[in-house]
Amino acid sequence: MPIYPMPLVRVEIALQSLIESRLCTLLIRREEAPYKDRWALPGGVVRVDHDRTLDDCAERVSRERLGVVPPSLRQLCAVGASGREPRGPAEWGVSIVYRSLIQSDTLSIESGKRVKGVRWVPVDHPLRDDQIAFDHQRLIAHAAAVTRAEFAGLQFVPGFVPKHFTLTELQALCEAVLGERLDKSSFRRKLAARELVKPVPGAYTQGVRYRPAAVYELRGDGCTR
Amino acid sequence: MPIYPMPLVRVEIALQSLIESRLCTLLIRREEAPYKDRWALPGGVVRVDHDRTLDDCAERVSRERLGVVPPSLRQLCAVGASGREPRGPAEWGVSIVYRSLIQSDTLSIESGKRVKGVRWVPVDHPLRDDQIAFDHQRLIAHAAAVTRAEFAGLQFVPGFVPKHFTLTELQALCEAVLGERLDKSSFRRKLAARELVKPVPGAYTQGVRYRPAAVYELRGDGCTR
DNA sequence: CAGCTTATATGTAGAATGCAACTAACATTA
DNA sequence: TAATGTTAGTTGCATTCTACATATAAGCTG
Repeated sequence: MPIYPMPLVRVEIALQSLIESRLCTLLIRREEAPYKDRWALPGGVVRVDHDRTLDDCAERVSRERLGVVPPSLRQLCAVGASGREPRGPAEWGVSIVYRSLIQSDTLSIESGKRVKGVRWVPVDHPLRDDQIAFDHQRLIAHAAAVTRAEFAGLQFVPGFVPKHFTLTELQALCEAVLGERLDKSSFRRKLAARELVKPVPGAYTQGVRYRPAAVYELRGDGCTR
Repeated sequence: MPIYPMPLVRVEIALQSLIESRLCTLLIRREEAPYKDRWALPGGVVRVDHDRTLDDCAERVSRERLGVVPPSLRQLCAVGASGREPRGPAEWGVSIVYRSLIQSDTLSIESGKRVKGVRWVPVDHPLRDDQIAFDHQRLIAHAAAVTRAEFAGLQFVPGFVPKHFTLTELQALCEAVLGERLDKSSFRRKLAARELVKPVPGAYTQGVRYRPAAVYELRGDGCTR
């Protein structure tokens, strides 16, 4: 049985966060061809001697390049084609794309390596196509759609949602991710019906100007994975 | 910049069809280690000199191994780990998994190559875990869930749904895929509200025992891709 | 204590859904 | 020819879900 030349296999991370209450994706300026000086998702090559699984690889890449062990890491899709990767045979490259959501204040990109230019791009105000590398524009949009679908279905990921919160804060978080206003009573009815949150006994917001709000936390694991 | 050894990259096809009105997945008996004599999804290695994209590769593999150019080919996910593939470095293998739905009568597996044992396995009555290769049990279940979610949302794929049909036939098709009964009036209300089908002018079923039914066809492209 | 603002609960109209009953059409059979 | 059986297609209604509006509660400020 012959062994065929294999594409170069990479993992790309669509790291998302709320910046000024807008859902944004982290992009990095490419230092090398192809698409030099254009903006791309951060990523890295699969290392067969370091990584045990694709998920492990995504976590390692996040750690090395972004300085975070990201919560709610979720695989989105794989893309692959000839002409994507100058280092692969027949320029064949495969990328497995992951999504991760972080609270932006936990990020310290500067600690990552090989990262010069970095920017958060609002998913509702993307860069022009000719500023984006590969088909990453499409991947960014897909990642945003997946995250928004999760939040529209009230699938909260611990690690992105704070441990303690008021219902108004949780609703504001959802609205920021979705980019649209939600109805208060409907939001709370769904939370109650699906038993997604539980009140922290006796805990209320302190030192607020007006009526204090009850403090809640996520109930159960709530995680999709 | 060093070039690292790359995993062996494959494409696997979860080919689904209705067999006796039950949603089934096609499995093939493995002839080689690992998991020799266990059942697996049909697949093939990405050929950087033959395939232009991953989607192309999935189509080629379907053609060569199954003898079909399958409709509604859809990428599901990628799996990859060390220990999956004896031919890869560090036994690293990556598989990109595709789903396809066919009308079973259009299939002629025998024309494929390298295929000895073949069977259709109902997704609701899977084989025992120790008869399945790799993590394919999980992939089969995932593929079934995706297809059922599509049909539950009335996303019909042309090429699987016949060109002409009665509403009762379409409902029976959905029920077979979903494995549960649907309400007739709700089903038709949704079809009408979303304008998914349109009647073929003047066309009715002929030579039936009882009242003839109007013949419909899918409206617009209706396709997800 | 009045007034302001936010938290939380309630009320109601409209839409979507599930269930059942109804009418329509055709072939068979008496 | 008329009754009958079976499937096609429609209609009505009760229940649930949802969006929007309103009402009440609780705290701070002046």
